[in-house]
Amino acid sequence: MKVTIKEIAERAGVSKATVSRVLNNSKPVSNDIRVRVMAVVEATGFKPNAVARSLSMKKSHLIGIIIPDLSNPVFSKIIQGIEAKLRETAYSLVIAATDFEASKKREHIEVFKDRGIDGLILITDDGDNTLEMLADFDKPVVMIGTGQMSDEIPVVKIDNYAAAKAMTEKLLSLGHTSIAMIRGPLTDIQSGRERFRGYRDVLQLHGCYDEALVFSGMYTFENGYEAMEKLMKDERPVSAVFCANDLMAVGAMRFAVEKGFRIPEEIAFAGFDDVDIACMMTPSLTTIRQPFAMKGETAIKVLFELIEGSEKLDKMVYELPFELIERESTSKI
Amino acid sequence: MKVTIKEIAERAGVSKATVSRVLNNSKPVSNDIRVRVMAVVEATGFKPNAVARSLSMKKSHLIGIIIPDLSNPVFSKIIQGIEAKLRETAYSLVIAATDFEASKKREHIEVFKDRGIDGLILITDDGDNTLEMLADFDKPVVMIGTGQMSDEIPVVKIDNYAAAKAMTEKLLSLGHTSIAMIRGPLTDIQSGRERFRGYRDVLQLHGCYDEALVFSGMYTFENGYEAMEKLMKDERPVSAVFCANDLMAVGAMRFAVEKGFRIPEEIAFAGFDDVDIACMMTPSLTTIRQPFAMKGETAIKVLFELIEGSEKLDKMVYELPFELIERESTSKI
DNA sequence: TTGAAAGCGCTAACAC
DNA sequence: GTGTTAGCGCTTTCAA
Repeated sequence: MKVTIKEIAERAGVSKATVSRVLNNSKPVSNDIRVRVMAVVEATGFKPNAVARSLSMKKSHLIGIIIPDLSNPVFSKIIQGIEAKLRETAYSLVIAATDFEASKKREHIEVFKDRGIDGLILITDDGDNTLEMLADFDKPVVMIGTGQMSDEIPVVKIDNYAAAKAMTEKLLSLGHTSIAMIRGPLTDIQSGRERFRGYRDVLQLHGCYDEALVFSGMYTFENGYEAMEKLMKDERPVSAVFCANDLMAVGAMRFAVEKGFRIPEEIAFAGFDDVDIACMMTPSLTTIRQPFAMKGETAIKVLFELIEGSEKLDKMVYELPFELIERESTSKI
Repeated sequence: MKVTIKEIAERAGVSKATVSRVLNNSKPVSNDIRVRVMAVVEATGFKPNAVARSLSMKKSHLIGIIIPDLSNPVFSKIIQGIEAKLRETAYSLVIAATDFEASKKREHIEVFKDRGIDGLILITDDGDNTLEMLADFDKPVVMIGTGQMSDEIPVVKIDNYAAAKAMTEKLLSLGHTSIAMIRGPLTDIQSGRERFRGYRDVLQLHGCYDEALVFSGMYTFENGYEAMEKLMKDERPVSAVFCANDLMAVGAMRFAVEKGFRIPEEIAFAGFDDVDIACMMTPSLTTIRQPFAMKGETAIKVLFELIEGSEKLDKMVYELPFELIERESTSKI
């Protein structure tokens, strides 16, 4: 049987309260008693039961995270950042995946509520009444990656619009004028939409936006491949393709290679995210690097300010820097 | 304030005990009381506090998982399987990463112990006194991916030896005779060693094993690249390279391509794992497919038998099937 | 079938 | 400084 605080108290000849005070430094305790208690604690290897503690303190020391898909590197890098940061604290990380289904998201939020988690991080790309699900959730919440959905909930993100603009401008500066885009699904009204807007606005400014050059996919390799197939069927002259994420870029490149095109000489490609695969490809992929780990760390930092800090947050949108990484899939025309 | 069982009891005009019985179906309750209680429960949206429940039942409904690295797709696919399976149950998943450091593993095990998790899944590739760390951990544990370290702890794995043999035989059957291997680090005495042994034994049997053709790396893209560099420096005639995982294979291929070799015509490559990148590469990678999700699911299944089942396990080693996937990086010589 | 009461292991008023 | 006591919200004997 696990040893309890009661036993420690008896063995040390003090009360449970005193043991608790020694362990938590919550109130002054005379030195000799402190020593005596610590001796027993060490001798027995006593560790307070976290569950009992939670019940008493109304604090679970659990942080929940809800994520669409665990196997997507974009998300797992974020979790990695979160986990690393959390390890410095007394909190543990509870993970739940939604497979992009709103019903599962709702369910997980309920479970987390019952578990009394102390804070929640939501990685989500959508607006499907998440806010409503969170309505009677009275613990701090931080969102990652989406636009701001409420001025109650802080958001950690990058400036997708600016990043897409930067990439489009880069392609223009390399001499491309007919630049296609494989964007995210039209239902992605968050980052996907921003990336598209950045692309479109820059091209419009330069008078070379062509709606017929815009395709879309669900951010998968296969979708990128298929979108590229459609794109090439049109036989319009396209010298560069900007994809809304790396996976689609890799899929699109694959199709182009199969059709015998040389990259970047005949057609250039750019992605978005800079997941590992981007630099492993041949040719390696020009892309926008997102600071995934930093996203996770920042989310935790903000969440803790909310949990422990008494002060109000100084801002609600935490915009992290991105970086344009030029690799082999693009070159001067 | 959250509504408690006491309130429900008062509003329904019954005792707390009865409410508990209704909620848990733990004892018969007369029908009209059951209806009355349920009505109040629904009206208030009452959900029992999981922490209090844990304390009382000595069951946290938490499953812990310790993993080396969250961003490695090999691991995150396993977690995905675990999470999916766990979602069907009343348990939640607590995750901790070790970054391959034994000290962090020890720490996490301690934390999990205090939290009273009901079961632990360990994904680990090493033998660093994990057993000792688990010594006074009295909850069920299941290991994934390693050889069997103790006959107390069940293991879920694939037959790495057989898989490596199969791949080596495949390469032989394609006409290759000088087959190099980029194996895992010598310190990996688990799956890494098995994969090497499979390779070596088959080649020895065919009289074409050459120790000088064996290189090693830490399973990263960079290590694969560097190993390939060394390999080619020797200028021995090698027609195929079998890598202990996909990432190293991709790295090695990258080097070969940079040196102007054509794959698979001039040199063939095979990997191990079948992570997503394997089929996204050009040329796509011949490899051994591991049933990652099934590994996770099986681990959970076994863990639950241990947690809930009264019976003893019928076996301690759960060996899952692998599959050799032939793609473009190999061809008949 | 139902209720009263004890207890899970800890923390935190409140007294001394 | 230290001990006593009353919870935290639930489950589960034990009686009735």
